Amino acid sequence: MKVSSKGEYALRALLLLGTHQGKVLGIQEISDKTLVTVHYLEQLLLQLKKLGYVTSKRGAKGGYMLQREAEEINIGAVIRDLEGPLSPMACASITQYEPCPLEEGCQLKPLWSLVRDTIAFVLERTTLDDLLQNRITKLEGGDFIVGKRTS
Amino acid sequence: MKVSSKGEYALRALLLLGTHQGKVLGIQEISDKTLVTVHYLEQLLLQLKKLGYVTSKRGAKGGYMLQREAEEINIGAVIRDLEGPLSPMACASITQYEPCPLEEGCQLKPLWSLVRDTIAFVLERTTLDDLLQNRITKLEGGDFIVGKRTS
DNA sequence: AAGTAATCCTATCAAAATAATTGGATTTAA
DNA sequence: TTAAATCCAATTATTTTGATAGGATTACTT
Repeated sequence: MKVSSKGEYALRALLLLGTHQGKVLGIQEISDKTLVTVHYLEQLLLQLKKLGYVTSKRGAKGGYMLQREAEEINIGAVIRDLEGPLSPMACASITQYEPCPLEEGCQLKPLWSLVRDTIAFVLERTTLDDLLQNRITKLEGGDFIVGKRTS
Repeated sequence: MKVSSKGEYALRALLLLGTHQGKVLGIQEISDKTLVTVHYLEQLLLQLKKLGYVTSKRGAKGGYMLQREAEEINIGAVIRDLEGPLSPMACASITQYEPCPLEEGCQLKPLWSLVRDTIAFVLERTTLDDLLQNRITKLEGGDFIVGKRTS
């Protein structure tokens, strides 16, 4: 159930750009602060650019900045764009469903669907701005997670 | 955020054994019903045996059966035993935490922790028996997933 | 007691996904 | 004009995962 370092690195870069909105950050500076190699960042940022998350400025004093507002950058979408479906199994994916020969009567699919839904719920309700503002609420003893709404 | 086919295959085998409790199932039969190759199943079942989930009977008419009651087999534990931590990132893992150089002040870790907690919550509250009884409740429009308890 | 059918078990190989590297082309500020 | 930076395609390396091979051991059956 891993998020690859690709996703982690991309989010680190987006967070850094988010904390310096309006400024152009060079790739070297991003590398220093995220601990990701310059070349690997290059690939990542290029991809993030094609996906519409960042813009770049070429040439001397060039670099990268966020293309959208931090509130408009959905973490679930970022991870999905970079790593594929959030679902733990393709049979339970909404965005890239693939059939499975055992599917009918499968006793696992409901579980995978539930896992997909909970992961998607958590990630899709979170924006880059939420992360920047430390607006993620840790689960604590009294929290509930899954169940029927009571009111 | 994938579950590997290793975990899927292992759960398929456990489910099949669970539907025939008390009976010894040959590896060929398990292969036929789970669509996993005999040799790969051999490896998996050997591992499941070492982990205490199944027992085997050698020789002619040999095969496998569950070692524990289906209610005592926790799906979260199975996946963890076979694939490692449920956490999407090592920095948020409870069972196999690993430090990260960016950890203090990291704005991502709270998110990874939340994801870990929700995945663990869903998987650890589910037993093999729950799957066998189709006792997994799909999320529907009116369901809630994460939040503070209101009463 | 022999034969056969099955698990056991180690070792190795293959494939896929992920991460990192290389090398140059292009653009822009100074 | 030069230097600093992004752009971009291609390649290589690493890791994880999945599959295969081959023989040793066990136990049922005749």
